[in-house]
Amino acid sequence: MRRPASSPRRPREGGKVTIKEVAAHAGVSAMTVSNVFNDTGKFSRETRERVLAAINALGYVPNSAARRLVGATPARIGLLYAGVDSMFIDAVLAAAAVASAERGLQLMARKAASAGEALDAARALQRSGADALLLLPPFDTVLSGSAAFRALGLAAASIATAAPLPDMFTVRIDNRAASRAMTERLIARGRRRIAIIAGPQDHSDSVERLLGCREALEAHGLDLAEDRVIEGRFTFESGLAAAERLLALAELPDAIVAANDDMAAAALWVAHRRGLSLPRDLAVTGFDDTLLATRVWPPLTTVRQPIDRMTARALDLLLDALRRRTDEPADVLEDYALVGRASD
Amino acid sequence: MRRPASSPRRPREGGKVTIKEVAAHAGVSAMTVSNVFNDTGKFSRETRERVLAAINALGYVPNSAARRLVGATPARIGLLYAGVDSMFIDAVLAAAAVASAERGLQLMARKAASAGEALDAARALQRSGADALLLLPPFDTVLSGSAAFRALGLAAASIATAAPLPDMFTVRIDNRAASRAMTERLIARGRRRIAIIAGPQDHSDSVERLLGCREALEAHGLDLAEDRVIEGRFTFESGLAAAERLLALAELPDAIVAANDDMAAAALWVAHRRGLSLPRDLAVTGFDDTLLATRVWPPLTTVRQPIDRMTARALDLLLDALRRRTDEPADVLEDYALVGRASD
DNA sequence: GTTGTTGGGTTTATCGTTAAACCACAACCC
DNA sequence: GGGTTGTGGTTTAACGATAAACCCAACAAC
Repeated sequence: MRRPASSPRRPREGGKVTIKEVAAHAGVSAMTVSNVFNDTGKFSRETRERVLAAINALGYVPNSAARRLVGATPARIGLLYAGVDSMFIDAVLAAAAVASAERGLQLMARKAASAGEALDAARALQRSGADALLLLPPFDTVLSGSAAFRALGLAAASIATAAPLPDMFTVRIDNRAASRAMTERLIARGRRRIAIIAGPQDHSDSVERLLGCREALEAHGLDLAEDRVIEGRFTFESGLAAAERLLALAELPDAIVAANDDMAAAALWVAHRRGLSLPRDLAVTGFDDTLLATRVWPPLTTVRQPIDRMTARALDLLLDALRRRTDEPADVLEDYALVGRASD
Repeated sequence: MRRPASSPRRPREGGKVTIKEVAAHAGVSAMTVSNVFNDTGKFSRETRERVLAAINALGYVPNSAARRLVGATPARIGLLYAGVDSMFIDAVLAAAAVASAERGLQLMARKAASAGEALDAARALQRSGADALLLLPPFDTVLSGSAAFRALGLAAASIATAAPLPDMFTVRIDNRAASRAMTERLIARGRRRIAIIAGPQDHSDSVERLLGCREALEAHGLDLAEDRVIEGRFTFESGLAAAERLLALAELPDAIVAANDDMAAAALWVAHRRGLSLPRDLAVTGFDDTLLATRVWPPLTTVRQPIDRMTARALDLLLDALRRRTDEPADVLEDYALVGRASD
């Protein structure tokens, strides 16, 4: 293992150029370089050119530790996620890792096993230096409005949540409309005995998705027997249990609308095991359009939620808020898409 | 959006306690607190107690930006990954995000589209401040040994690679043995016409996996017609194409050994589409034991690679190397496990 | 009795960047 | 012509932690 020759004090960080060297090269003070770089303060058009040239020539990259020390750059985002095995969580973690890297942010991912742990986890994140919080359901609604959360004094953004919140950014799709559209698609394709594997009803997004289904069914005069709605926990295993019960019903459903892809995959599983022919005997639809949707057989008709874009957007909002010290909560609605595949 | 009341200069980072406050509280100098905290320098047992008490009482957490500025703590890990859609990559990204967070490290994830981009990507990571590199195949072998890589002067670790390397840490499983064991399992279960969807042969781990298969077949006197081996690219789509060709062979294989779960899932897909009964007509096995393995039907018999543990181990090795300035490359062999499910 | 040595600290300087205060000079304003 | 207002910068003082140099008492060695 090779390591660089090190000066007594520091491990010589790969030929780092400091702002002073740039300043000397451009014949100005360090402060002016800083001003040009950040577009703050005052300088003439001509100095600007000189400084920029020096920056390029030397390949200057500001030292983020120093910037952060003086409080100029927020740098750490705490991500609070539910500790369930789901494709969606993995995808968010991966997207957040990449998006944070692009923005030079440090991601601090932390799992909270239950809603009760949310506050403790948030506190722990803050204590270890988080400047802002990125939340996933159900932690958005758990924390929103609580005095203890407010006391943390951290900016927060929630992705994939159901509705705007007064004290944090929200980046989401219209879950209800998406779910309604999906259900209508099934009805249009001739399905009549539609069953539902809902998500946990303490997740605001799950509630919306279930509402969307109900609306579509009602609009078409189809009744939804309550034994055709089962609440899962977004995990594959809970989907398995739910599907078992649904496919053991006296009157067999001809379609299952699941609230995420993992549970939809579970429904496929159970259907396969029972020897049903898919999608003839049973249509199954998912939600999220994770990688899973295209890996299972038959591939899932599902709702695409643009996870990468939503994650990136949430980070940008947080960065803006921290830098500009804005106080306006914002709600960003991203587009969803119905992706038709072979499962319905 | 609530933001904390801010002193003129800084956004008041959530009640941060500095080392000086701890020092005052304990009645010693800041330096002594630093020494106690890091177990460096000298101090009496009694001062130690006092300082530790003060640290706990005040909830002191060292400011990592300051530490880093003086060069005491390395903080940034550059993760170089191949930009293919695969469950394995997502899982590694997620695991790395969590493991980095636990260690207070900043993860800088960067995709390189091809082997040729590896060096540029590594340079870019270094320029943006990476202290060490975490590599995924094929970038380990692409970079290892090259003078340009050595010139970077960065410690590196590679996970899920095939063999020890002289200039970086390696954390891996015995790919060949695992693959051999898997093939032997199939033989023991009566399969005779075994086909292979190999991984890209510029990945050292893929090479090993293929070798393992061959060894097992040879050991049992089974010949492997060359049209029964197809090289995929670890993607689901490439698996699809490979499976199509294999299942169009005059003599139909009775088993397919795939080099990862995504390609195995693709084989299941094609088999379903052709109306084969699984696993009666065809056994399929995967590799990695990603979440996908349990989501598809039938669930995949596969090799478990402990991704979380391997990622964590690699980070620990890198941290040790940076802190202690060790020069010894190390090779860690983790245990794999054959996970039998219904697909064979 | 001068010269080490060691335990238990303290002081000082420094990392790279930026906020805030300051400065020199020019133009404008009754 | 004294005062205000701009423009285009520079200087200074942090931010928090730590490496290195220094200090001092107590004790040992010769």
